[in-house]
Amino acid sequence: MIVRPEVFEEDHLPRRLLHRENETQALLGALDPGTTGTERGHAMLSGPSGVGKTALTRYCCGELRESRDVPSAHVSCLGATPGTIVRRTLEDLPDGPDDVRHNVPRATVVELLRDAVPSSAVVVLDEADDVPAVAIGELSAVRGLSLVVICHDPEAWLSTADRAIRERVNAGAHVRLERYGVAELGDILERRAEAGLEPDVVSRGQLERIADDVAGVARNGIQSLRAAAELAAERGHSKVRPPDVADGYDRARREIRRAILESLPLGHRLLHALVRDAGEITVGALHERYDRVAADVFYGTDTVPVGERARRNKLRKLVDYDLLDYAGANRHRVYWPTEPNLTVPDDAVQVSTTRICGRDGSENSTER
DNA sequence: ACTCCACAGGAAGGATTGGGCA
DNA sequence: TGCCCAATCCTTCCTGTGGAGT
Repeated sequence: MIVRPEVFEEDHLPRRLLHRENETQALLGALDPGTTGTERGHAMLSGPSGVGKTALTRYCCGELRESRDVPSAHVSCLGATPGTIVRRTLEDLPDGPDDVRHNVPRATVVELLRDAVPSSAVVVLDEADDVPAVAIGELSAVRGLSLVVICHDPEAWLSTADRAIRERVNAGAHVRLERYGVAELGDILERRAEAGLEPDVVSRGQLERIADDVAGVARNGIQSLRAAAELAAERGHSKVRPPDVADGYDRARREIRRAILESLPLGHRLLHALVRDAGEITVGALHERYDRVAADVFYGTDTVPVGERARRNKLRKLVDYDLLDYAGANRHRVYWPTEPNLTVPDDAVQVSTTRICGRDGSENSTER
């Protein structure tokens, strides 16, 4: 049923971005150096997750590369330090080195960056919320470099910026992406279905139903369409049926989370497994279980058990990634998994936590 | 009203890692 | 070989918070 799986991949970029014409023009207008070749302002790009912020920047960067020969870099700022961001920028530019050692002084990296930037270039800083604006001052000061800052709360981000950066943003553009309407996302899904599925296996009505159910979030809609098609094929259906669509949402959401969990280090996966196996767990009980299984789980790996303070940071990251959720303050805080049965084809985590703690948290009697 | 307790999270500094260099 | 440098991840220490207990 799926003839071109790559059409449903996260990084698939269509030839034309549907229903983002105004936003595309605004961003291109802010970043296009024109015939003079000098830089313009910086751009802010905001909006909810999954509405195409990254796709829009990639599309515009492609346009600028084609029409003006402007190179670009795309840097994910999630968990990155200011030094990492400068280094990744240099590595991602076409004229930059492929690999910059992490012990190269930052001032040297900035110098190399100046050499790698021709008359103008664009750097996209994705997921920049946790990176204070002052931290990217070095990037902002590189002549010819325009920044596109993607964040969820542009006002909060700008409040951490110095005057020079704010002036550059004011000279550029602030583009806010809203969720798609049902018909708009229906159009987008229709294009994907035409490109990636066998002909006429899914109806326009089904696509609009998906668009409505995912509340206009393109990423979820595209993944739900793929999941529905996979389920239809597995069930031997010649066309996508309503139950395939209905069951596709859960599969799509689970697959997105599973991919994130798989990408995390063993220490994070252990904490997730402990919370998942307990179903719901207090912080004190979680620490107690961690202490009990950590040596066993980490044996023979290059990971070592960490203290409670470091675990709190990992837990916060798991919440940020929507793998765990919590409620309550202080000693009353409890964690639970957002996906009760989410597992990865894993290592020692499953075996050890299940063997030592039990699968359902039933012997969870040693709370503090 | 007060103290205690368990926890979150910021700040500071230490240990480690790994490439460069004399 | 030993030192330097920068990044990363960690621990320790600390303050703040808010419910529980007295």
